[in-house]
Amino acid sequence: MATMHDVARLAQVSVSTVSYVLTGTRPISQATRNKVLAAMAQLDYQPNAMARGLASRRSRILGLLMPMDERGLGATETAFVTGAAAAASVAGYHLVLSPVGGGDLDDLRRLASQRMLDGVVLMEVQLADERVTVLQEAGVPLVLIGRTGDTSTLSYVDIDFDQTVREAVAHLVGLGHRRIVYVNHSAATLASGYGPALRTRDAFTAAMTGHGLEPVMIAAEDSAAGGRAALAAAFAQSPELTAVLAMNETAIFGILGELTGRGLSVPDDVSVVSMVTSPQVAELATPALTAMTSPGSALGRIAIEALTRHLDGPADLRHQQLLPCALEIRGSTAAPRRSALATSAPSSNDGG
Amino acid sequence: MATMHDVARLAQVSVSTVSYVLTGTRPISQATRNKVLAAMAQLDYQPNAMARGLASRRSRILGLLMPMDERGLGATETAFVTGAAAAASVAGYHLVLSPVGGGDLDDLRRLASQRMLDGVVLMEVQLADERVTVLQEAGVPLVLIGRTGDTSTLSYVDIDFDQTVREAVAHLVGLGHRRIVYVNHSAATLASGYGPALRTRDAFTAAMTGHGLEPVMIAAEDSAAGGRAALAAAFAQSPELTAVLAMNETAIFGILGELTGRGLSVPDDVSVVSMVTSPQVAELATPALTAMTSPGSALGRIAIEALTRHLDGPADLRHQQLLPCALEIRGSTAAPRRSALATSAPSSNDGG
DNA sequence: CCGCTTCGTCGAAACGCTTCGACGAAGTTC
DNA sequence: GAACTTCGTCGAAGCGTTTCGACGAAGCGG
Repeated sequence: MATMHDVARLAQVSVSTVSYVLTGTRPISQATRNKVLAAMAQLDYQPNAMARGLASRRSRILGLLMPMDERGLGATETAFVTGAAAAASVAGYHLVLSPVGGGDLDDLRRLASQRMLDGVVLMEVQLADERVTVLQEAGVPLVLIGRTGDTSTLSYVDIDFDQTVREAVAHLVGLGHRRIVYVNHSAATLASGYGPALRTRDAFTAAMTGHGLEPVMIAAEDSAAGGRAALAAAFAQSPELTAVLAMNETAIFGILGELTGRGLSVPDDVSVVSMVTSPQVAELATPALTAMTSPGSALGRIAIEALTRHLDGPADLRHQQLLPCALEIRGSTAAPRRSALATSAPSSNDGG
Repeated sequence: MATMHDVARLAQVSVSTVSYVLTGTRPISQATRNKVLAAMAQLDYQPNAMARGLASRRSRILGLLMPMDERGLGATETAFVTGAAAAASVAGYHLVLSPVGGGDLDDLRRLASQRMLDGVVLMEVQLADERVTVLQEAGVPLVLIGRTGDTSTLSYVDIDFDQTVREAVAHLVGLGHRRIVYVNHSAATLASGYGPALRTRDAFTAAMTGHGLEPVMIAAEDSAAGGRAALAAAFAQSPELTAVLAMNETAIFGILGELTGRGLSVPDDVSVVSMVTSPQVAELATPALTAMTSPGSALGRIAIEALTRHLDGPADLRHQQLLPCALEIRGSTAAPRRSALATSAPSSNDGG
């Protein structure tokens, strides 16, 4: 491995000159620059990341902290990661993914204190997230994906659940649906303070009420069986339902199976809209699901851009931004049968 | 941030003594050790990763290089990652996931030459994988998940496709199936030299021939539509098929949809076995899929253990190991209808 | 009790880079 | 043309560790 010393000797300049060529922190004449560049190319020189990090007190490594539960990463998360990695690369940073679970708060503290990460992006943020505290104490700049309860002091990027739910409900109402059930994540997830579950719940209530309709929400376990149970509960609570809006990507397959099991067809008897879902998953179902597609890659890119701006710019910079999911209409939504229309209470299209 | 200097001063010992306490490379008396430990605790000292890495020429970071395509990470890959992360933590290493795509060979070269990674685990290895060459040239120790064409010189951990396919076929044959179609990945994937696709193809041929049966393979695009097309092709080639064995986790949902569309029921008319599939995905389908469950977490753990042994031990250590998937019987397999049995050529149970 | 090893500790030299202060040469400003 | 500033380069001092050689103090075989 060639070092900067070797390059300097070959180019007949001092070590610091080589460094300036590399970092651009001081002006270097074109002639000298060319000599140095040639020497670097000839020696196949690569700067040593550790030495650079030690001397500059910046590792140029960004961490993406993602809790990895058994569920796996959906295409949404993957898009997020690739978007973030691309943005980091553009900004001249490495992006490393750290699969820190919820339990290893000490692990996180250690990681943060070792000055290995210039900044981090935190995924799957809870409303009250201890990781935020740990990171802040360690003085590591961070950007959240999702929001804590108190959003005032931190940088974040998140899905605009309010608008996303509003659009989904508007789509169904526009088709003529009146009895719409919202299948959320499990009661335990809600109780744990999982932001998306709580925010969509409130947004759904607001949207339905806005249309003069009654909001019915069912909490479902994250499994096919949970979806089946949820559908049964939904019919028990709202026997004349004609549409299901589902946040729970896992449960939705159980819902579809149970619907078929009951002899109900999608979308003729019941329309189904899947929230925050990737096209790949939506296409797995038969019929393909009408879904609110999450802006995964954009979220990742924006988060990294905010973080790097934070690192290179003033320390007190904040970036707070919400992105809605896009409605993609596929085969799982249609106008309800006439019978359903007849029994529903009439209500103006643009609501109260 | 406290440094080793601060600790040394507080404990009234030299800096090197503190270092020896930390690394254990030289004997230190119990009394001194306690003084140092107390000082470290009092100052909340954490060693600086960069400085340590520079001085010791080892970063204690291991890389997990995972090409992130749009498909996303299944539960299998996630289990793999968590298994690997846990093992790395036990061995005192950090594990970072690097989402290097196929194209960024230069990126990889740079990463490898910067001496930031002590070693890497390479996922999704192709039969002829340029990344291996790049890494070897950079002198980075590596362990493969999967195998290149020439397996002789490298360390690897992989699924035992031969045994996995054999067990899957044996399960179906044991139920009485004779016309079994194997749905593999796409022709393009096969042509690109994707090991699992090629190895399972050969294993399927061998297993079927071993039972005196005719092996029929269909290549399917990785999509629901691909699955539907594959099933049509399967019926065209083998009209009396009673069982489908599918390697293609994405296509299988299309297969199931198409089966239902044709008025065929699973498992009564056609049995379905999914290969290298996680329980989570298998449960999504209705009925839940009988599947060969991949040993994800064990693969990850073993790969990291092999790598760390490689780093701490002699340089010429090799580790080559195959793990089979486990058969988990769920609702998608059953004995074929009598009619199918009647038309099939009789054949002894333990094959030719 | 003499020469040996082993134990426990220290000081200093790396490790490969960034960055600061300095300095001659060349403009600029009146 | 004196007094500045700016440009381009250099040498040296870090950055916070590890590691090497050295050395006094024990421990020990003969």
